[in-house]
Amino acid sequence: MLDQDLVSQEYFYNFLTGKYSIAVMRRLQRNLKEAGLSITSEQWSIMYNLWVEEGLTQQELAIRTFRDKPSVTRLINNLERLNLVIRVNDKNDRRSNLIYLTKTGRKMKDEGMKQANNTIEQALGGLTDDQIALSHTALHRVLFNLK
Amino acid sequence: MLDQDLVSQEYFYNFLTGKYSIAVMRRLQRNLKEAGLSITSEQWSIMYNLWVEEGLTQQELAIRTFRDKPSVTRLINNLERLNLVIRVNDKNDRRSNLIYLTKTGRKMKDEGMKQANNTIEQALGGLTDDQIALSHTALHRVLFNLK
DNA sequence: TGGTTATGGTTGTTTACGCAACTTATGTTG
DNA sequence: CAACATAAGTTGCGTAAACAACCATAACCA
Repeated sequence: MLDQDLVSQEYFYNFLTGKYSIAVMRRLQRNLKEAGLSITSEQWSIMYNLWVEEGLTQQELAIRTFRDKPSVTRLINNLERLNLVIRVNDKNDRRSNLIYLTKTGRKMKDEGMKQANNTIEQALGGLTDDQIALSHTALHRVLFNLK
Repeated sequence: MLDQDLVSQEYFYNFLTGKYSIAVMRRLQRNLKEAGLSITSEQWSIMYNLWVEEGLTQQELAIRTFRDKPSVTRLINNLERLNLVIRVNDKNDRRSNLIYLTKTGRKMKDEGMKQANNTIEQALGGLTDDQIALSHTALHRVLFNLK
């Protein structure tokens, strides 16, 4: 590969090193903080899945957030310490923990989703619906390719 | 917002939580490891910028990798410990460190870029050039919006 | 039924991140 | 020139990541 290509393909390498994602997650973090929600963007990703459906196992949360099991264990530890979720041992399969929101965790949904939507609007501003839809398709394919 | 929207907008929330980027960076990490290069994907992003241009300041590397200054400080610490880069104090501005590759660091370029290109091919497989170009435009806009 | 395998979760280690506070060097300006 | 502001880099602290090794429970199956 020629050195020239290093420059023209910069986009790909930005993608490789998570530049876009760092930008988005940092903004989400900032928006959450400014709204008075003291959770990280990683914690948000767990909360989001629980706002959609409670009682998921840690394994299921790991799959849905694309994180590994130890990461989820520790995220749940921290969320439990913040009194936002609780682990409930599954009676039917005692290996599993079912994760439920606390009252505080449920109350956070409205503002949490609002800030997420704000972040998305800020990120996608100026793009047409078509552009967004096509990017969706492309990124979906990337996930399919790599999982 | 209705609960229904939570599901149909899943794509956006995946984007927010870095799902795509986690997948890509994890694959890059794996490819580097399998090729016998024991550097992380974050370290790769520093090395990449130095392969393009040596003698950058840490500040400049922070901007190009979209990381903050402390992150760069520590990445350079680790790369220096691995004997891949060296700090050279700038004679003209004694606040700055100019970062140069060592001989070992330079020798790593070919294999490092090869694995990066492998990862990109694996990630983008099955997408047309048009789709890739449009996603490029969209992600570029995202970065512009958020920086 | 008893041994093997698979699954859900935790812990340890190293690396990396974000933010805030700090040091040192450079610039600015009254 | 002194006082103040800005810039580059470092350090401290809390959080999160990957990977490997581990424990407990469940599933398989011979």
